[in-house]
Amino acid sequence: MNNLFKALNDPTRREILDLLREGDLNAGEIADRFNMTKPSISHHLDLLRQAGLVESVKQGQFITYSLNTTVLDELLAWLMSFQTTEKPASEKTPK
Amino acid sequence: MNNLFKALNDPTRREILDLLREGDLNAGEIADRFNMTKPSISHHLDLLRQAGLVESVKQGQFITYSLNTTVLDELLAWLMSFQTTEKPASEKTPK
DNA sequence: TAATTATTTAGACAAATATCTAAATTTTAC
DNA sequence: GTAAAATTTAGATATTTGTCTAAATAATTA
Repeated sequence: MNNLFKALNDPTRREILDLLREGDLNAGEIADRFNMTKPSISHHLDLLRQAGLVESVKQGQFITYSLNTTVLDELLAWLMSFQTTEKPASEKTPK
Repeated sequence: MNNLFKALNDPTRREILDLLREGDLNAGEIADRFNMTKPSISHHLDLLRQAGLVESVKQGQFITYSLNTTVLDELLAWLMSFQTTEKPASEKTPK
């Protein structure tokens, strides 16, 4: 879970995830969308990969990145548990 | 959204949130649960407050912290949009 | 096989972060 | 009103992080 939160805690990386929703892209195509050098984007992709949020497949000279949302299920479950474990208003300490 | 991800990107802070699910606690009670100094916990509580995840009410000498999960709705919506915007397998690029 | 292209790795550096100790603030109790 | 208790603020420091440039690796093309 730590790697996941770490990966999500950066606007560039979240934008990359949003980009990949529309379809797979290779590293160069991703870098082209950002005002940032390729090594920097490469590093962000690495962190996303470590978190399991993206997968990479080498196709010849290119490396294609694709989204993997199954990791988000764990986070989703954690978040939803907050909705359900909260005590109902009637049980809350009255003012 | 940035503050929210930042706040969640720390195991101590996530543990504090989990603690508060069982009921409100004051700063000292929270600090007692961790192997960390009070100023450090105070700082974590500050970041959680900045993200809107907790609220604090001063009661005499004590400051009571309570969970506010409404901020998580935004994150929940973002996460769920990943489940729905993913293309169905049939539309994915065939091998 | 030499040059070009796509991507990553390595190393440097500034900025952000987590933690600590010491001091300040505020409230309560004698 | 002084002392004690709860909490925060201030300031220091080590670690982590995001970014860059330069170099390395691997695949393609001429």
